[in-house]
Order: sequence, then C-alpha cells, then structure tokens
Amino acid sequence: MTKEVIVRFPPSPTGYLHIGGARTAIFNWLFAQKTGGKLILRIEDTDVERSTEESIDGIIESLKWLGITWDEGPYFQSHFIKEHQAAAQKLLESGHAYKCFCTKETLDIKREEALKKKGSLHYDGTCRNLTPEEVSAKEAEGIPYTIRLKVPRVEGSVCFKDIVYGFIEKKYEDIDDFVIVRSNGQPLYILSNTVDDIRDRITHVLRGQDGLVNTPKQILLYKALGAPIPEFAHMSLTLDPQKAKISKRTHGELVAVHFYREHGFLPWALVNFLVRLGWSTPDSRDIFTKEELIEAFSLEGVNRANSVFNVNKNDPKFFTDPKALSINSHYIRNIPVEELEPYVRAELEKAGIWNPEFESARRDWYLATIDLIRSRYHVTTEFATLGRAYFSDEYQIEEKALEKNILKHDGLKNWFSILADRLESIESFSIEETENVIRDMAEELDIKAGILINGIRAAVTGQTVGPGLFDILIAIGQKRVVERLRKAVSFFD
RNA sequence: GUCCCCAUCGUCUAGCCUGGUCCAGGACACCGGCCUUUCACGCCGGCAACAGGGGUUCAAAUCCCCUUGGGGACGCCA
Repeated sequence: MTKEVIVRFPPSPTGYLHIGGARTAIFNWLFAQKTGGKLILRIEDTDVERSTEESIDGIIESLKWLGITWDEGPYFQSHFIKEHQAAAQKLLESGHAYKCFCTKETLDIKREEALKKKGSLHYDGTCRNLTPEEVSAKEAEGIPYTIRLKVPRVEGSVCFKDIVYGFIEKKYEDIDDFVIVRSNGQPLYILSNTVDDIRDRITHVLRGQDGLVNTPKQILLYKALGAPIPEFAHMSLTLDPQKAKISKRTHGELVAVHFYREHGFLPWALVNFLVRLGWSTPDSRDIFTKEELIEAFSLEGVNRANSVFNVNKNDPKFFTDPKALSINSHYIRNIPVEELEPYVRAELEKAGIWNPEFESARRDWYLATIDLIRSRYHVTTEFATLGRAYFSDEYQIEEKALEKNILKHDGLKNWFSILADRLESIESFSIEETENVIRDMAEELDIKAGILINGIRAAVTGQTVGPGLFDILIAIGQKRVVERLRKAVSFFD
C-alpha cells in the first residue's frame, strides 16, 4: 500500500511571488497532479517584521493566475506557534535540546574571531553542558535564553537519499547546534517548518537546492520528535546571466510573476517556460499542454545543475529571456482564438479601446481579426499597441511608415483620393474585389502595385508591417478604409 | 575560511546510471534561403558545446581521481 502523496508550497510573505518561488510551486503542483496527491499552501509568516498582508494577497493572486491549484490551505504558520513551542519544550524534556544563555553580542564576537582565524563558524557549545543547577541559576537571574538542538557529538553522520541529488551524507561534526527558539520565545523557521510538515503529514519535501544544507538538521529534528522522515527532492536554482541567484532585491520587478502578467504573458506560457528551466524530458520537448505536462512530469527529469534565466536588462530587443518570449508567442499564435480572446480583451480594456460590440454583434469579426494579426505578436499587450488600428480609429502613423511608404511617393496624394472613391464604390467588399481595384489602378498608372499596397497599409494601419493588405482591408472594413484614405491625403500638406 | 552541490553549443537541454550506434541530438537566439505587396508565420539550410589534466578500458561526453571554474549554505531570516 503506497500512501497518498502530500506536498506543500510554503512561501514567506515578504514580497511578491518571484519566478524562483513560482517554479518551486509549479514543481510541487505537478508532482501532486502526477501522483494524484495533494498540494498544501502554507504561508510561513512567522517573521512578523517582514510579513505583510499585501504580500500574502499578491502571492495568492499570482499562484491563481498561473493556474496552480492547491487542495488545502492557505494555512498560516503563525497560527501554530504554540505547537512549535510545545515541540521545543518536548525536545528540552527529552534531552534533545538545551537552553543557551549566550547573548547575541558574545556570539557575534565569537563568530568574527572564528572568521579571522579562518575556522568553523559553529557555536562552541558553551551552554551545552551546563548542569541543571547552573541552568536554574541563570534562569533565576532572568537571563534570556535560546533553545538549541543537541546534535550528537559522536562519530557519525546524517544520511538521506535525495530524489534528485542522490545519496547525501553530512557528518555530525559539520552540523551546528542550531537555534530552534529565539530568546523572546519565538520559534525559528527550521523548527516551525518541520513541525508544520509533520502535522500536515507531508510525504515529499520539494524545494530549492538552497534548502539542501538544512535537510540534515531537519532530519535530526524529525528523529528527535519521533516523526517519520519524508522524502526530499531538491531542485537546482535559477541564476541570472552573471550566475547569481535571482532575487527580488537585485532583480526587482523583472523576476516578479506579476511583471509577466502585466507585460502580456499568457499564464500557461510562463508555467511552460519555467518548468523547462531545470527540467526536461528525454526528448527535450519544449511545448506542453497542461495535460501533457502532468503526464510527462517526473522528478527524474530534474537537472542537478543550476540554470540561467537569460534576462538582460537593457536588451533593446528582448525584455526578458528570449526563450520565454518565444514560448509565449508560440501560444499566442497557436491556441484557439476563443482562448486567447479574453487576454486580448483585457489589453483593449486597459488601453480604453474595448468596444462591447466585440463580444456581441461583432464577435466573429473580433475573433477573425485577432486571428489575422496574432502571428506577429510576442506578448498580448501588442494587440493594443501594434494592433491598435484594427480596434480603434485613433491610432498613430509611425514615422517610418509615413516617410517610407507615403511621403516618398508624391503621387499618392492624388491616388489615395481616387483609391478611396473606387474602394467606396465596390459593392461586395471582398479580398478579390479590393485586390482587383488596386492592381488595376497600379497598371493604369504604370507603377508597381507595391507602391499602392504599402502606401495603403501605412495609411490604414499606421505601420509598414502587417498582414496581407487585402486581408487588412476586409478587417478594417470598407467604410473605415475609405475614411482613412481620405484622411491620409492631408499627410502631404 | 568551513561544509555541501554542480560542470555538454551564447541560453534551455538530450545523451551519462546500463562505456561502442555521438567527429554529440533538439529548442531558443543568431545568420542565409524559400514563400511574398511589407512584416511575421511556415518550411529548408548554416554557425555553435562534451572546462582542463591524469587514469581505467580494445573503446570514455559517459566510470575513477585531481585541478580549475561556478553556485549554495554557514543568522536569535524564511
């Protein structure tokens, strides 16, 4: 009988959700989905100084946006402080922990000295062997104390098999008598986290590789507490191009999940990109639907080497990792238009050019237009910027379009008027008819059709690039095309 | 400084466990071509890597050791 898998994602609410955290959440979520297990969301808010309500909301919102679903929670670590303290008390009573009366100041001094002597930074164990009398005496004096775990001081080591890193061994002598309760009575992360994982019956701890060194300590806690030890799987870290761990502090918004939302990423595209950072299948496949990903997911595909989130600030062409952008544009041009539409709508609303008719009378037109222009876009925001002329009559003519495709040909001043008249008189405004009119006119004038075609494109969309002109004309519509052409004559003034 | 982890194209990676099929495969980016009224899409092609050195072996990207490089941790943060 294999027991049900229970994993957890335990963010600390000290800021927005960043892509490293999101990646951890995604792996946990995928593992739960894959195994039919449960994912618990636990907010580790025991650092009262830095935890904020705003951050909690932001993290939850980002998770929801990404499409990560959890089965239990959010639980709040701060609600269980009594339990953590009780565990510490139990450890004290069972002799697994001891009270340490050293002050922070003396410890700091000792640490500095150790640093100078280039030795180990571990606690020297001053209070480890205090007699019960000495302890009582210090307590009677009212000296505040921390509680430290008593790490075995014999030959030996803590061993465990990490699912991704394999066999890991850590000698007792390399493990510090770490503090589990502060002198003000507040339990520390290492204790709270372990106690919570025990209570929540966590079977697999999937976290970043930065938690690898904590694992032996936590295993010691599990043992001292008499609890079953879960499986551990550590994942490689995400680094920046300078190979430094990505962080909110040094990278700011660029690594925030909400930044990608605001910059036109489809949530699934971000998930898809993030999951491929440090994880792969034997065929190096890049694109997965949600179902395919869950099906393909395996902890065995997790890479032990850290990966680089290839984002270069100030890159004129890519505002983020080019691969992330390419995956996003892949989805933009390949998912069913109906699925893409809500994101386009959000952008149009944000730009103030949403028209309610797009979801009623003109819905077919709206969907067809999205479909017509989407292959050129990398982010959804572009529907409202580069695609503005399709949805709104107020759009800018790009300088380049004006120069190169309009002003360069003086004749266009007259031709636009004639073209407007002729296009206006077409009875069935179709691709074939418009093309006939325009090509006939080019022939009549004995000029290359491209001059007319590019000129018209510039006039009606404001751009030098875009779909085939005749498709554009149908998308913009007869009336608006005629209006725009007549208006374009004034560019020559 | 101490402890731990890691090392294949610029980036994400396959291959490594179970040596030979790998003068190393895919993707992104880049370059060229086709398509074409422009741009994009699409298609075709190109550039580009086993960190270095020792072993082991008939044979090593694959196994072992060392060096170098990178990362992480070393907190009364989480």
